[in-house]
Amino acid sequence: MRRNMGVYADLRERLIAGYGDLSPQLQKAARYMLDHPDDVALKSMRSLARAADIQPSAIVRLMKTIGLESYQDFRLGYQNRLRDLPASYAGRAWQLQHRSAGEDHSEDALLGEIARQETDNLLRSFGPEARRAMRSACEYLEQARRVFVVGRRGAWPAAFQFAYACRLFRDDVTLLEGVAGTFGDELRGLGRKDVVLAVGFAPYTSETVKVTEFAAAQGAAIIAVTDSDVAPIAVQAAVTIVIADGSPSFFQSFTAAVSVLQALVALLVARGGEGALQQIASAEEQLAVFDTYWQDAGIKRNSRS
Amino acid sequence: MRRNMGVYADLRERLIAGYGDLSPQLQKAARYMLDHPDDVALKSMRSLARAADIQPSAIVRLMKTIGLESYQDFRLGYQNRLRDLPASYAGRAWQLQHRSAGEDHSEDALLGEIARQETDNLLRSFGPEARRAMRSACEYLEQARRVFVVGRRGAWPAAFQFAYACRLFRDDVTLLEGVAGTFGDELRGLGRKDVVLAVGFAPYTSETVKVTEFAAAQGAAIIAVTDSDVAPIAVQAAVTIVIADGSPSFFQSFTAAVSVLQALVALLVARGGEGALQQIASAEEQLAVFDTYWQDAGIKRNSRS
DNA sequence: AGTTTAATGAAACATTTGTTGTGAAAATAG
DNA sequence: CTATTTTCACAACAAATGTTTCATTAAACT
Repeated sequence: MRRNMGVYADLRERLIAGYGDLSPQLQKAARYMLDHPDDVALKSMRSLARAADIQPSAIVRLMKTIGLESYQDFRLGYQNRLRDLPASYAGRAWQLQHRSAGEDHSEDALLGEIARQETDNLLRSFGPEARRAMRSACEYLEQARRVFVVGRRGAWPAAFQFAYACRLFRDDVTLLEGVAGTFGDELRGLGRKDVVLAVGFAPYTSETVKVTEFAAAQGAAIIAVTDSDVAPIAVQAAVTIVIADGSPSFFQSFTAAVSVLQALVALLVARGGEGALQQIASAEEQLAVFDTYWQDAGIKRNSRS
Repeated sequence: MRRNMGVYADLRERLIAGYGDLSPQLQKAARYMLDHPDDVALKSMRSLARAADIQPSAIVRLMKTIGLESYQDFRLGYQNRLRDLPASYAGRAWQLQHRSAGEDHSEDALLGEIARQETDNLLRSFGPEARRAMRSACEYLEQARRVFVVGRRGAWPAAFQFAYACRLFRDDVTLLEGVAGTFGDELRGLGRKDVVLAVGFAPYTSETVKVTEFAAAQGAAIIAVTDSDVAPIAVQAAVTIVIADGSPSFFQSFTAAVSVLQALVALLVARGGEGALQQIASAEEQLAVFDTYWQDAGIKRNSRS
């Protein structure tokens, strides 16, 4: 049991240690195997290659370069790991509250409880009512002249995430940032055809509340992403998406909010069809121009020893 | 995941239920499979037959007598039990349960698929390896002189969320914002006793990669929150927390990253004990001074439309 | 530049895989 | 006992598997 874990860890270690010296294709292979250990154990070499988008031969070559006789040996290590795993992980998450073995119990229990709560939040937040609200929100967003997104403090990540993703395929989305005390300035000209998407959870920041009040006064449609149908930012909203934010710690969880807003973007893109996809493609090109992303100059391939 | 366990349990149930009426050879087969579920998942049919000392054909016949099309279906159920990844079965079933009757089906299917993927990502990202990494990361964070948090573009929300929560109970956490092109300036004076927490997923922003390279050169400990053990920002890291970011749309999902970083904060607070709680309490008081939060002056009771 | 070296994709290889037939053996019934 | 059905081992099959080979491409070196 311990021994098997050791074999697996050793194999993994070999992949990581040698990674830098591998050829691009072999890196791709190694990387997929590191990221999907279960696939190694359960799939065949060929279907693994298919999943990793490489040639079967690349796997064999990888095995030899990290000093193994055959792929089968390698897979055996991964299979044994799976055998010794406490149980299915899914099952484990469920029963984690009751069972425990070895190591520090209290911390692992806390993490288990968090994981449980988070999945719970997710499932709740993707319930039928929320879905209906999301679809409704989509329609407002599509027909909006401009979209303003607001979220302060804890809700900021979710708001940012939404605006960031949206701007990849439409240019009429504004995130209220409020740098240097300019908050609210971006709202100038807000009108009847505009949409304000407000994200906020208790305790609600006064800024966000004010924005919704202002938006309502201007006749703009409000989409509220919040924790209650009667949240102050929801009372005047056209659409309210209620998110579960339960957490074992005293800090509320914004995970589900991020997830739902991501999903909202996905919905918008799906509806946008071909046009949206092209926009995204050109956005990517533009980013390449700015040299935004790191080019794999081959994770420094050390001079061969 | 619930459903997934259900598939396995169902198959097992079929074997047991039909057991009495089976022919001796088929009983032998069924018995072996009941006693060695792992073998079913990992071995081939032929080697399973060899291990059980029966003919391969007996297995096929057993499948048909318990009402299955093929052995491969059967094995799939067993494999999914072992897998971290709750399989397509689970997803389908979950969708069936939660579908809102009628309405547009394709959009609902998309949302269902997203929800499934997200919970999946969460469970993976709270797996045993990740938990170990999180605990290890905690120790580095606790002993750090200063903590620098970096995350650009898509990873920004997660980085922000972490830094924001941390600042509620410690004042030595700096988020690299890089307003007005000042990115990197905040790192001045980075040294051996400091910790850099870098969040980033493929495609990795060059800024984040550069920060980790700089940090490594300065001898600071790096905590990488990323999608692979061999991500460019992970290669020099002291701790790597691997997050699942699978998504049905082509945007990767940052949900799990946000969640894990939230959990990391919870862990830190749990370890910090009473002291941390007091810090938080005083932070809240301070916020009240600035009138940050909306005071419930009696939810304006509009005539509900 | 040209030459050597390494890396890659695709085809070919011998096994092994899951599955289906067939006829001998065993069990059951008349 | 024979007749009939069920059970089973074994051979046969196409499809898929793990591995090797080889020509072609890309990189490194002089």
